[in-house]
Amino acid sequence: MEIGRSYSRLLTRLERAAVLTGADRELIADLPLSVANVEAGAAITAGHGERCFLVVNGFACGSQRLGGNKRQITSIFVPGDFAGLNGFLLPAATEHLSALGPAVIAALPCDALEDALHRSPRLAQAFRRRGLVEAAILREWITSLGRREALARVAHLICELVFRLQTVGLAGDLYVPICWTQVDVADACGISAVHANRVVQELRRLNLVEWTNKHLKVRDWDALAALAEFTGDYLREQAVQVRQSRIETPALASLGN
Amino acid sequence: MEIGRSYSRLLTRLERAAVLTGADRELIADLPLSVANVEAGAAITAGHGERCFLVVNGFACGSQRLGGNKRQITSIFVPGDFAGLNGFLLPAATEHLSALGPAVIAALPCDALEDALHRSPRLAQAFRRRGLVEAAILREWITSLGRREALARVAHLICELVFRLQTVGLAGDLYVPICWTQVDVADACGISAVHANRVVQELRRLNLVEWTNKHLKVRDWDALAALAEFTGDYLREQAVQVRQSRIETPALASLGN
DNA sequence: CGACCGATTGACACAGCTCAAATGAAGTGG
DNA sequence: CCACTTCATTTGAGCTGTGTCAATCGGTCG
Repeated sequence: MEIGRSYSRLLTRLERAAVLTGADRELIADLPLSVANVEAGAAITAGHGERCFLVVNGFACGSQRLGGNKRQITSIFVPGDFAGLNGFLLPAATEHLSALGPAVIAALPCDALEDALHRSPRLAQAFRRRGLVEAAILREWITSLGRREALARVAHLICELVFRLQTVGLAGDLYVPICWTQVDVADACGISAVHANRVVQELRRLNLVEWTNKHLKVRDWDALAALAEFTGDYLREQAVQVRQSRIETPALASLGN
Repeated sequence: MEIGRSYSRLLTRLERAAVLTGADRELIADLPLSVANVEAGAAITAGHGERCFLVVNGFACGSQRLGGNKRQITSIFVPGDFAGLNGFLLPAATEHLSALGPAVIAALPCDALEDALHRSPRLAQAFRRRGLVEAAILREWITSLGRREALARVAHLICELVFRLQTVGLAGDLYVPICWTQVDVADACGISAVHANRVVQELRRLNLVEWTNKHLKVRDWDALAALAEFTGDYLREQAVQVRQSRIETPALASLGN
């Protein structure tokens, strides 16, 4: 049923981005997933390039390392997200994948997913939208790292996370079971671990969040969003203007800038 | 001939990512571009959403603004790059486009490009690769902003810029005519204008670059790259492993993570 | 010549970093 | 059930990279 839930999360999201048929849903349900538990912080590398990964439970992240053992998390994947989808097309463009806290990850051959997308233009379109949103997320992170101070950065991360979870039917009550280390937070926000601690404490002191080892609870969403200058606009996958003539055209997919 | 050169830059790059036929080249050459000069710093908005833009000469950038008039440049486009390609698919995912220094920009209807890509799977594949590289660039910027100090950040920006220019046949001699403001540099690197100035001076003092109002010249590439911890890996569009079965599948396009 | 814009400098303030040590929580083995 | 280890969080103190403010300088253009 773990897997069942993950399908439904994925579907929830896809249906938001495009109108799916029963056949489309079957295509998704028939994907040959092999599920595995991954330890906190462990790398996800099984069949890298050949396979891609669906986050079933918990979180995964892509990261990059610099000299002096510096680490930067470049993307975060929540349940229902796919990771490692481009490795087979462009191996050089791959990032290191690992679990953020303990996670349940399903691997599947890229071919299989590719096939499904090839069969359903609607699925393909939904995935293309997804890709654009991911690019938008990256840009938002750039803005955050470049122009927000630490407190706002962490606040923004929380807002984004909760918002994204909500689009797959989680965190409806602003509560998230989440086992991140403060080092994880630091590496995601480009700050030091010590400072991450101080920022978290400040967020608590301001009564904006409740955040422990095991869970995160947003106590005052509006104030948090205001502090972070967060709006969820960039995360919306809905087509605002749908044009018939464009539904069937897979080509423009990843032009995204 | 301005336009002719821009076609050839675009082709240079595309040929590197995929094997094109004469027909493919014609498809590109037949794109209905309307070229225009854009003043330094001016916004590029003509027919936003309906049209996308090919940089012919100079530079363009995507940026985002935060309260307190803070500005962050989230992407840079060099000659031969397309910008604004996703607006019509997902309007919310659009960024502000503007010229960095005076530029020559060609606009064309998204439909036209879409059509060309629809007709040639090879072109479509090349553009998909392009999209993956753009995502890789965004991730690299995140790492830069999060974990490099100002000097290395600026150095990295220069390296990336020169490297990208070289893939379209420019800056072969490490010389670039470039009319950026130091404020532009600051906004790209997430630092203050004053500090940008000091960093540039330091780069000069170290004899790594020569950088004025009008041009940029890298004097010691190796040292600059070492300082920036730069490698061009993430910018390579070449298929390392080409598999026949995958050439024709447009779907996976923008799954990019 | 004046006006304007970008580059440059200097002085000072502060956010965030580093180092180092203490505290706390969870798990292991005896 | 108690040492003992281990790992994450927390705290303190001092340091430094970068930001802010406010002038000044220099070139360009009308």
